[in-house]
Amino acid sequence: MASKSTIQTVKGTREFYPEEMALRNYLNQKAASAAQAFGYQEWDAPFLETIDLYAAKSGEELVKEQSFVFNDRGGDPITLRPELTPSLARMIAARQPQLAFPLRWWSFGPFWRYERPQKGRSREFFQWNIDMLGVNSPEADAELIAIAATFLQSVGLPPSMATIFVNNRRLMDAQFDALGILPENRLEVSGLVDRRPKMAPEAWDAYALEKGIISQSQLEGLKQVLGNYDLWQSSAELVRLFKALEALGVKEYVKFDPNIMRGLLYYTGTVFEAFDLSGSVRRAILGGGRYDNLLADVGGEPLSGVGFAMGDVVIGIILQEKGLLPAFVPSPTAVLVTIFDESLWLNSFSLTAELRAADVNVTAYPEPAKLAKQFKFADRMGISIVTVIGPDEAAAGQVTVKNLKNSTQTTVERAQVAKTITKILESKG
RNA sequence: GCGGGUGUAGCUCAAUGGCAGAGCGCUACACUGUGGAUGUAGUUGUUGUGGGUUCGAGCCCCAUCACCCGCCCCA
Repeated sequence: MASKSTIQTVKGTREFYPEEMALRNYLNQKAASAAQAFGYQEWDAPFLETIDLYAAKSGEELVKEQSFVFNDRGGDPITLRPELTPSLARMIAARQPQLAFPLRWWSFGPFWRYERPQKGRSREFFQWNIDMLGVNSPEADAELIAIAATFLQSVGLPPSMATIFVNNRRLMDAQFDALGILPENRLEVSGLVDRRPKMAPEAWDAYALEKGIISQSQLEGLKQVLGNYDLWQSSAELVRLFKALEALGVKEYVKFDPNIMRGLLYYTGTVFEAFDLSGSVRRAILGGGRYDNLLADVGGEPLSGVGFAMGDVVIGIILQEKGLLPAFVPSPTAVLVTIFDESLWLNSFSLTAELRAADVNVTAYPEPAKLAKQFKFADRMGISIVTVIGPDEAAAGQVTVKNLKNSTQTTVERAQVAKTITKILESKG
């Protein structure tokens, strides 16, 4: 029982007990595998940055409302990074001439945002970022979408459970123009579209007209556009994108959806978001798109890119709800060496050294105890092989090896223990 | 920042304003050289915190903190 003065965790942070840590590492590893399958390099940036870095490019809300900012001991303001893209821009600009483009980079690390914690959102989270820079084509966009699909597949989410919805900013801008919506109102109209799924149809109509940026007839036209799932056929970019997705073998995962807008300002072409189709979490699993002028504010040459980000929270909830979490095995070793009693303690310890020298990872029970207790510990830790050196084995220079999986045991010469164990481990397939 | 909900044993949850409980877990034993099954016994609390009402508060009132759900924003 913890004392009454237990110090609480910081709001919106999570503690990672071994079980949660295993999930975090699992997501990290699956992200790494998907990225590496496409030839992306791993990189990272500082977790601490100056607020100035974000002031230029990130949205006002992100900087002013949602960043953790504090003064260091010298009085300078420091920000816990709320996103990675500005750091990416700076690092690329600094070495633009000597980097080998196209650049394919990925990263998995912690980020902080000061917002209200709720389902799918915490203040401290881990995010997978992956970008291709220096290429501006629908085929490049398709590659990033294919990476996202590869990841979804690898964690057990088939197209029947998760879909990547795609749209194109330029296509929508053209549609807005055709409806006579003023360019300066595009952003607000996009906001309307973003909000539509969360409101009742009539309420949304009223809300849209209330804003005064759209007429009744424009609203009708907009609804036509948003309901037209064949609209992509009139976009040369999207036609090429879908052909490329087919060639990359991930077509099943992707659907055109004119309702996908994405709030971030810097997207200029293809945009996409992946959702769990059961809808228990109404947030995107991942989201991204194409952006231009990444380096405009940090003094680099013009550079176009495409990328996406995935937080660990939403995907973690979805995998857990669907029973897709990998089985948690508490112990990293498959072997427990028991300590029979005080007199045989070091005898067992020397066995652990012999096994490790033979490349078998082993856990030793740390002190003598009843064998029942030690076996129970092995069971709880998911350890499948237990060795015993009691007085009989010690006298005969032997070791008993028990396989808890099938409850069989054999007693072998000490020199044969490693081989016996290796054989059991291999036979598990 | 705004709105709603919930806080009781390690966990999941009960308890008309009247003795704070169950299941799971944990420990021991049955089985003094063997886990996962079973049985028996044992173990667990400042009912989030601080005030108030009352003869009496887990329950009612106020405040506060934490968490959850939604809005905003977004991974």
